[in-house]
Amino acid sequence: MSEERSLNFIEEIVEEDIAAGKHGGRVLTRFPPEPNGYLHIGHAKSICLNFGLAKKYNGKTNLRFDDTNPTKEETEYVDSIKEDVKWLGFDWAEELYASDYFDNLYDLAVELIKKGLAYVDDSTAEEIAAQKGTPTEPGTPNQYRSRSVEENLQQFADMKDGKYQDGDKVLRAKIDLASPNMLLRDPLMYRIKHAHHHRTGDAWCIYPMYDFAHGQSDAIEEITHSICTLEFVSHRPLYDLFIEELEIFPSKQYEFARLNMTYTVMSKRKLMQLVSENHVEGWDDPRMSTISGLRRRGYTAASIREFCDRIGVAKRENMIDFSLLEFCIREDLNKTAWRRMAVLDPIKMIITNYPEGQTETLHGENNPEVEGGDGGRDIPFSNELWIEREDFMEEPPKKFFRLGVGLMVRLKNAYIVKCEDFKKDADGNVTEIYCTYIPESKSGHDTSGIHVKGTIHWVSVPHAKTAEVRLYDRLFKVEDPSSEEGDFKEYLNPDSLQILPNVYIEADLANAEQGKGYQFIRKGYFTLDKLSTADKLVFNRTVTLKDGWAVKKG
RNA sequence: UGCCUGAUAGUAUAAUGGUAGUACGACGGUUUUUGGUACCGUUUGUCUAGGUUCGAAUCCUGGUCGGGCAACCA
Repeated sequence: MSEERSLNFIEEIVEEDIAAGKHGGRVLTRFPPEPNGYLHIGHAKSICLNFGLAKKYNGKTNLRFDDTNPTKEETEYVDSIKEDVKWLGFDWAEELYASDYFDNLYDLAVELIKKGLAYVDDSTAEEIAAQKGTPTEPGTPNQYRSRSVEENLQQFADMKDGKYQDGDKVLRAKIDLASPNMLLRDPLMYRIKHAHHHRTGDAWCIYPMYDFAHGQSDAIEEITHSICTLEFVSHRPLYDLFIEELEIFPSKQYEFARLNMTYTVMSKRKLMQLVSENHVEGWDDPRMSTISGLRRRGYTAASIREFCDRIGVAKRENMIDFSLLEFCIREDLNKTAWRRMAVLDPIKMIITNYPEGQTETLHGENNPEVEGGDGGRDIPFSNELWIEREDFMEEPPKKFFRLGVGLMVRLKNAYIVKCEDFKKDADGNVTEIYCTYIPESKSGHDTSGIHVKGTIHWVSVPHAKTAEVRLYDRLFKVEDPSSEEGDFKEYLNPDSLQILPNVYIEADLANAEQGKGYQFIRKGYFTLDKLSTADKLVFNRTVTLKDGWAVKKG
């Protein structure tokens, strides 16, 4: 079954390591989010990469929360992250927290002080920044850099014991103030923060920085391949240096290009702003690029995994077309979504030769892509139908395969009708369309011999139910809001949400289930919103169908 | 004006010194009781200038362009 697929550069590294017998061929990756926001589609790429790699090479993946900054992290985020990873279809080997290692990390810092490789600095943040120099000028040492090991040990212990206020002192690695890599100019290892931590409470008032937590956590867990995004490339020398000096497990860091996607933003900071400033309903607003937003919008886990598979993994900066994500969800839903009929913008059609008051029950299959139609449902029919306003034109152009006086179409799963006349109101708006039907053209039993080009959807007026339907468009007006002048929020699309309060839906849709995708024939894929109730159905449009006619019209 | 990193159709991604391929997009066609799906076809590319080599997207040198780095963020 496995047609050969070329490996991405990380898979190549892993295969080389396995072939060389490194770590006995063991593969252990980790997904290390900071619990300071909800996961987005960019995280999905990382999740699929880390978990996918482990799965492919008989390894495991840890879920590790990088919770070293208590002022930004909350349990709400921990919970949402776990839910999203699970929903995407992945199981972690262990649920771990950097905060589990605070004691361990403290000991490692002490070890570094003892080796003369770390010192307590009393300078202010501004002084430290100034003393670091610039990319073209080396930094300058201060008097604290030459503190004795004993003094450093005592000071660090006092820091831990809460004898100082926030900002009074920091622990710094003593590396090279003239390094061309700014990160190596005596980076901070610990800072004082008298803040409540979501897991350790008030047990600590000093917290390790990323650079003195991440690699060490990897080593503690004996992670074999620590995969992160490109912005950490310049951190790698530090990552390796600490591991080497501490003589702990030699985890290795590899970097890939993060995902960027057109017409959206992909940073927790920006997504957070959209939420807190109420530009969207919340982290799971269906227009958001968050996993929870996509889920609420109707995207399936399988479609997101497929997307992550298709975009590939490389080191080059990229900008993926949103249309690729749309392709992936259409491909999935086409094969699974049940077909139903709904009229979003209604106009009434009256069939003049069908007895008033008569109804009959027609049948429609659930999904023509599935052998046998995947079952079906009953569809009530009568002489009054709702049809889509755009399916009728007073003066139809050539190749308009829908209705206009004298034109014929098939009503999906029902009869062929011929448009005879229509009525307009005082403002010139078409209000009713009059048709005659061909009794011999009943779907499945057509002996009329008539062939029509167009088929339209419809809902019987007396049997119709109603629902609110929410149509979504791209959140931003421009491809890359982050690269535009000024605030990215200036480029929000004001028409990204359109609410249709009263859409006519076929009766069977009252049985729609949460989490299931439905195709409203010719209109797109829809799913029940989380706010939907039996009394008030609310559908979200996941994505439109491809519309070749719209393209032709121009 | 420092260091790191990258550059292949519109967008992504392969080709690991030996025929530049695949997917999405776009365009055209066939089928169709969804102007959907499916199927078929067309289209467009190795940043640049040198060098090594029988042969370079691949190796070397210079340039150009993009991204990252000077948070008590991760």
